[in-house]
Order: sequence, then structure tokens, then C-alpha cells
Amino acid sequence: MAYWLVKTEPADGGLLDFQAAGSASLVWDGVRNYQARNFLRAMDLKDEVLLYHASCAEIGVVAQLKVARKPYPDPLQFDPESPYFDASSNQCQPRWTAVDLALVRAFPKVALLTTLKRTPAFEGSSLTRKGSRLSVLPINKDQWRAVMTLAGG
DNA sequence: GCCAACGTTGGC
DNA sequence: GCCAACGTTGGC
Repeated sequence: MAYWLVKTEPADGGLLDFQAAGSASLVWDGVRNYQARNFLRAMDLKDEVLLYHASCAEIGVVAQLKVARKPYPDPLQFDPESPYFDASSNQCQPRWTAVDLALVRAFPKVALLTTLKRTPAFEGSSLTRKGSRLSVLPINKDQWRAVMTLAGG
């Protein structure tokens, strides 16, 4: 079993979107970075996922998610109308990957980035490193526990 | 709005 | 294959 963290802006696949979906899952698509894609491809149904809000007033981890569907080809790469369309991808060997994620629970508190930066478990993590643009990343058990504590979960 | 970080692109 | 230019991410 592995732990992951996925980043988003609150208005685009944020906590409100998951709460609106209820027990239904949301498609986590549009990832167009090879390192992040490789992490997506490594996701499994048993894995645990943290939801992170970026570029907003309260930057940090807001909820726990689960993997509702194993990695599959991101449909948007084949959609010419989509900004995520990739003309150089093809059906036989799709370049980009999506998963479906569903809300497990919103945390009582936001585990703020400012706090995580002072948390030893996150020292050297690409989450807290300045300028990191990685939007899907693995989390170790210590980091998971630290988030649980800070989030009041 | 600014700007640092950094991935990607394209000329050579 | 190098590297400058460019675009995007994301904290502040």
C-alpha cells in the first residue's frame, strides 16, 4: 500500500468538487508532466491519497481521497476540443494517464504548507521545496502521520 | 502582480 | 547534444 498527494487549485478538482460528487468519483485528468504521470501509473486501488489546495488563501492538505479506478489512458489527450489534447499521442500507445479519485473525508483542519515546512518529516520533500511544480507525488508513512496529526484526523 | 524554479522546445 | 528562450507552476 502506498501514500500519494495530488495538488490542485480549489476551483478545479478541489474539495468542494469532491463534496459535490458525494460518494461518486472524479476523473483526475490533465496531468501533463512525465514524472507526475509515472506516479499516477503507479497508483493502486488500495492506496491512500491526500488532496492539496495550491494557489489559494489556505495552502495545504485538506482531505483524504481513495483511488476509485486504476490508472487508465487520460481521455482528454484524444479530444481535439480539450486544452489537454495531445496530437502526438495515439490510442495504441497512449502517452498520458488518468485515475478516478473519490472523497474519503474532509479534514477538520487544513494541514498548512507553512506548517509542513517546519515539520521534520517533510524536510527535503518536493512538496515543501520552493519552486517545485510536481503535482502528483509519493508520501511516506511519517509524512502521512504528520499530516493526520496536523489535520486533526 | 511578481518572480523563482524548472520542464519543454527548437535552433544550431 | 547543447543551451537559450519560452511557458507554466505556484508561493508570496
